Amino acid sequence: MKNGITIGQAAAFAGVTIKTIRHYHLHGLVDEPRRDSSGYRRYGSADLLRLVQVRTLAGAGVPLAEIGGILDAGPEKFAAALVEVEQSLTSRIDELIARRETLRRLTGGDRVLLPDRACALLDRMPGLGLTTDDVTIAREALILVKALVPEGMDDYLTQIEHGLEDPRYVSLIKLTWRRRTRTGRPPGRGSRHGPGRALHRRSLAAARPERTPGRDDGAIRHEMLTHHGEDRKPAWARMTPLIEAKLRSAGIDIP
Amino acid sequence: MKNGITIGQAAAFAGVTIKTIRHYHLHGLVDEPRRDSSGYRRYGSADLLRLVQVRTLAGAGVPLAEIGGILDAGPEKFAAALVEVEQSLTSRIDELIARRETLRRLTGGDRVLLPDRACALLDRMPGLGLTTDDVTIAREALILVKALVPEGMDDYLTQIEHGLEDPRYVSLIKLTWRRRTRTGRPPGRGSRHGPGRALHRRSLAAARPERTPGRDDGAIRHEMLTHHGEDRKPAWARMTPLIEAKLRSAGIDIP
DNA sequence: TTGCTCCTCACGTCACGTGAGGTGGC
DNA sequence: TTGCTCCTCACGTCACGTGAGGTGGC
Repeated sequence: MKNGITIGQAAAFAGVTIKTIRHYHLHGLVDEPRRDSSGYRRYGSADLLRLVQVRTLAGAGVPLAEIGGILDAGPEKFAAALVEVEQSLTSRIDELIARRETLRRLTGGDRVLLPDRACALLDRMPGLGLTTDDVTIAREALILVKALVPEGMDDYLTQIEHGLEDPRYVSLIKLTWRRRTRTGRPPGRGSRHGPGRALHRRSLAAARPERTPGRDDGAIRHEMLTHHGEDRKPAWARMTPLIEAKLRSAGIDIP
Repeated sequence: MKNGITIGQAAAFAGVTIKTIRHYHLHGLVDEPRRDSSGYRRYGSADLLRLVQVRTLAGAGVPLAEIGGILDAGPEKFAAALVEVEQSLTSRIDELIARRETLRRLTGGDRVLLPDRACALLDRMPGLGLTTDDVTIAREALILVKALVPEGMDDYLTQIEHGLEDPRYVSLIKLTWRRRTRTGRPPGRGSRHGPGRALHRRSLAAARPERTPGRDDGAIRHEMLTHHGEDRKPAWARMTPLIEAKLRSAGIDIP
């Protein structure tokens, strides 16, 4: 005696495994169907409908614990729930598309860590007479700023972009940064490609010298650096003390 | 002594929870960083890079057990793996988009169970003089065919579409189906909307009579039904015996 | 008779999450 | 001192999957 389809056929119909159907029975999402004389479950079209409804919601990311309530709710509640589920599905899709974009940056070394604007900035530096070590330090600083003061990132970038326009500012950067690196350990080898060795291990720490250097002319230079162009964009000046404090607390030495 | 950012800051930077980072440490995906004097983990930019690399792959759906191997592989293997990951991500995205489409059909009763073409067919039936019960039986049969002989679905639909053009065929359907339903239990109430009560429970079984009716003129009618138009599209004829056998085995009575 | 499908437990897995109980930092 | 972050276990959870040991159907 048959009368209805078996669990395997129902599973194929709904595009799930047999175990999944039994799991839904176990949790009361789909009622157990009749059994035939051999004890086999036999599914009718109403069971299939319920199964596909459950699967559709589960496949859309709805937790199993909520599906029963949604399917047994009244028409308005049901429709409202569907709209909500569709929205969350859409945002999940958008998120996956964003993840795919990030995935593509993975070949570009630490381009996964910094926004395009920051990478462009670092790329310009060698052409302005800055060495690989200078660029390495700049990268460390940018990463730290993004980690510690994400709201300040845009302002910080604007400040550096602006500063790089001015040769005097570039010279100051060289002097200040090089002074600091000479007192400390040498920075990373500056390799920027290949997944495993894009940055020297824990190089954030390497930018910090063993002993704090003299504060005399370093302080003056820093004054010039941070207040350069302050009259044009006061937002930078307001942001920099916060950024500096954060950088200091994370081990980057600032005179 | 600080030198590096804390686990909470690293988590915020990578867009994950603290627990996730510790989980990655536990499984050797990201090395444990230095500890400060309080035993707190302190992360440098190299740690952040590794963390973001791991997270990017994990977020793209790569099992954690495979991520280490991918990141520590040579450049060609790494690039090849990335291409593969991106492809699977793309197909996951496409699948979610398809699921969203299915979700939209959920309001349409059993439109989730049948393709558009089958639904259109059922919609035409009442206009051709077929009753709600006739339509219900037809729907049952279509669902069964899709479940048991999915390859035969298209041919089966073509056959019915064609048959409905011919008034003599429609009359035959009426006679045959009604005869069968009268001997059996009455079919479902035919409600086609609302999530919970779209079809009468286990109505596949309801289409089967208690006792097999006489085979005399039923057989002749069936002969005409199945071989109608056979000369034009012989594929139908080759498919129907298989379909019939399957339908019979699932409890739909065919003379 | 052989292979396939089905049955019921019981335990495993994947990627974390929760919560207890405690210490360190501003 | 208060609240926040961090620490280490140990166990929980979500949605199934795996596997054992056995029976039924063509």
